Amino acid sequence: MFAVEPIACCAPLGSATLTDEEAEGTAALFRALGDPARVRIVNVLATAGGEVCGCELTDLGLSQPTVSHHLKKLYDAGLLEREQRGKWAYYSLKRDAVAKLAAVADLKEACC
Amino acid sequence: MFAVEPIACCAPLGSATLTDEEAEGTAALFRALGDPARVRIVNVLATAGGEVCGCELTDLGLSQPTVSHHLKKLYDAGLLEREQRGKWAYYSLKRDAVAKLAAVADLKEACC
DNA sequence: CCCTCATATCGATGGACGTCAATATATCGA
DNA sequence: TCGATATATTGACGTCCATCGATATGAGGG
Repeated sequence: MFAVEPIACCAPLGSATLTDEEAEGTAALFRALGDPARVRIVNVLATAGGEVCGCELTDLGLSQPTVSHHLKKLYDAGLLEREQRGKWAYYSLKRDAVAKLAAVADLKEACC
Repeated sequence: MFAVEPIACCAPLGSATLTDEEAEGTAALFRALGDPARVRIVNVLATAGGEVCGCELTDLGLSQPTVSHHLKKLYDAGLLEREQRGKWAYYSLKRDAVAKLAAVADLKEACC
């Protein structure tokens, strides 16, 4: 077994392409979908195709405060739109935001 | 530890109703990139284009145990490949895994 | 006005996680 | 064999977070 000599071990990489703010922003975007409850909520909104009343989202086995908590997280992350009509709140996916997420995950420079 | 193969059982956000395992697997994938340090590591690996010695990754302002911790997280999520040569560990991105992550976030196209 | 219902907020709690110092393991070179 | 280096692991600590019950806010209907 021959060993490949690592001649370029500690050569400096190119200049860092991400600032602290960019890294934190990207991480925050992924973190918004880093919980199974929020994945389910986004999945429901994606399959519904349009607006979904928040009152339907308690069917996921979570209490109403918990659902409200997750909806706020997703909304603050910019992934959801919210419209209050009467005493009901209607949520829908911001498709462009999800598309940006996919673009970031694709490691393309096309985002932003 | 489960979710050893979260890539293989990708559950796109736009697919039909998710099972608990699918939601957790998808969330685990996103959670792997839900930390700015790991975003930076993936960014370095992406811009490097190939293998990167782990000894270079301590330049991100983190201690060596912390870098090792994050590398393990990314590796367990299936996003990295690791090869030990001598006393150095060389990491590289699993491009197909990252591509599938992007596909999960893509609402327009089916993933599997 | 009350009552009901949808939603948000507060407070508490338990667990997960990021971080580092110290230590252990392993490899290479002298 | 000994010392230096790269990496992983352990243990501890502080913070963030998911979850819930209780409560507050707000809109309709009677």
